[in-house]
Amino acid sequence: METQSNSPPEFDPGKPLSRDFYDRDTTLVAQELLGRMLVHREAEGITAGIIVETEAYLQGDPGCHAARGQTERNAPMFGLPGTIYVYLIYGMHHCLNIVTQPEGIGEAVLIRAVEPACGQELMQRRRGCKHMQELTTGPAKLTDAMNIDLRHNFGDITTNPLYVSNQPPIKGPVATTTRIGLSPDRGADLPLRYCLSNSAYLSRPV
DNA sequence: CACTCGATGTTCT
DNA sequence: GAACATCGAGTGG
Repeated sequence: METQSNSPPEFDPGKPLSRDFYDRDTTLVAQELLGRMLVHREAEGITAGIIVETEAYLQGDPGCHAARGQTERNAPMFGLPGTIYVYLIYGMHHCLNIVTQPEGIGEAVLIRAVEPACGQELMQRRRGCKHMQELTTGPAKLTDAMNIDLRHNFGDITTNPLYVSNQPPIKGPVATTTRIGLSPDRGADLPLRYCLSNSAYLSRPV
């Protein structure tokens, strides 16, 4: 017999979203990832965060790593939808992308910010005891907090240990803006950044 | 707040 | 040799 308890409900990481989710228009996937939970299960513990900011990178888009053909670095982008593409930027940070569209197309969604949902203590330890607001409010901050790096490159976001949960997304108003950090000749003016505009965990305010 | 700048190493021209 | 889908410390209002 279940007795009444005052403890909060246990954290439920759900199950990985299936491949079909990613095998669609990239701007649609970028928007529909908003409000969903990114989960990393490790022996050290689970970290998870609600995705609040994404960017789309498209075929024929000069900002897209795959735009000038396949290379060793961008090879994961040409893989199956749901392939994980992690790359090293500025020699010291990692960025997490999820490949969209059928194999061979070369489009992906960059995860730019999440709102911590589980494992906050672990995140703080990895980030150097930062305040909550500084844990995951940027593409390289969240990979640091969630221990995501080149080990995950070429991995599959539809399986453990790193996945997006199938739990129903948190809903909220979506803002569309230009992307962050691109040089002027790389499609800096394209409206391909998507944010949950009421989130306090964006990499930059909308 | 806003803004500048250095870190650091791989990739691309 | 330059650029890079960034971050954080430092400076000056």
